[in-house]
Amino acid sequence: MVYKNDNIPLTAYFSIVKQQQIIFFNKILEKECITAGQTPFLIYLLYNEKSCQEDIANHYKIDKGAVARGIRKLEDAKLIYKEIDENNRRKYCISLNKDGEKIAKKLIEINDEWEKTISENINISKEDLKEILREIANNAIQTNKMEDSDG
Amino acid sequence: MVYKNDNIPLTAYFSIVKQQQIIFFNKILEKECITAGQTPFLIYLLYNEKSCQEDIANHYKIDKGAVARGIRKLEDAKLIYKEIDENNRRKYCISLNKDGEKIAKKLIEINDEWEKTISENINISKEDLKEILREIANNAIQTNKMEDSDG
DNA sequence: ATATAAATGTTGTCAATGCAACTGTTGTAT
DNA sequence: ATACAACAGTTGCATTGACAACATTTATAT
Repeated sequence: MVYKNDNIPLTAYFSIVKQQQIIFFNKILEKECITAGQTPFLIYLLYNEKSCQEDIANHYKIDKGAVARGIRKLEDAKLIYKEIDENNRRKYCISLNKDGEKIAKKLIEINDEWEKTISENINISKEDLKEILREIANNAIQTNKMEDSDG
Repeated sequence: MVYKNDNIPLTAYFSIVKQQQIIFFNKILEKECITAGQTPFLIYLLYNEKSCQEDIANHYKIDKGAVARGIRKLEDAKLIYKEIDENNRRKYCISLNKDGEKIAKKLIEINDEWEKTISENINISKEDLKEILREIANNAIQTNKMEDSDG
């Protein structure tokens, strides 16, 4: 094998896109007391009222600790209701309030716009792109699960 | 506009893949005193001897502070030479040593394998995928540059 | 020659996220 | 009924990366 052709590792592109997304949304959210990381939570909560934190973690495949911190931020920014679920006092029942809904709707539009911009000049549709990324994400998760059980 | 259809934002997939890559490589590098973030640096240095930190930052479009910390780790792990460039004493002249080369070559193979695994069952070639990701990354960078100059 | 600007790297601070240890609540097995 | 396991969330610490302030060295302009 010859070690030439410094192809940039795929992972570098994933880093770049994610970092640029954080920069873009943090700029937009400067005045809102929240940051880019809460965007997906707001979007999820707009579609799924009365969710618990584990629902969000499962949906986005992220750590429950990260969700706890994000939800705390949304709470501090007074964008959500967060009440103990009386049917299961381990859980919280989380919903957007009016301000939260307003920001969530705005963020969906901004995100749509951003996604359109970054997928310009590629020769597949945005739907195909999303499907491919979904598959890659699943593969990446599965790979690590397999490594776990292998030892 | 109707706010249904909770499509997962593209950015969520980019997060997942990046995080899973970090987990995968950190597991492999457990014994090497370095972590996943240094993988691209080692790969770059294998192809580009006597680089300076700015070269790496430009190549991967990451912050020079992040490069400084990564290079420090490679130095602490005794995988590189790092000497002041006598033609320009602001710069360092960085190259892999024998151990660094060995790990770099190993990491290239592991990375190839990992990339193959995560791009299984998608209906475009890995080359096309890379091209698309490159374009998306460029678009994401350009978007923020334009925002800067707009105000 | 001197003052100012630009280049290169370092470091502090912050955001996003994983993991592990912990708390409190609920479910299960004996 | 009691003990133990599982669930839901919180928090400390680590890693990747951005940004800004800083130091040092070099280049430029007057």
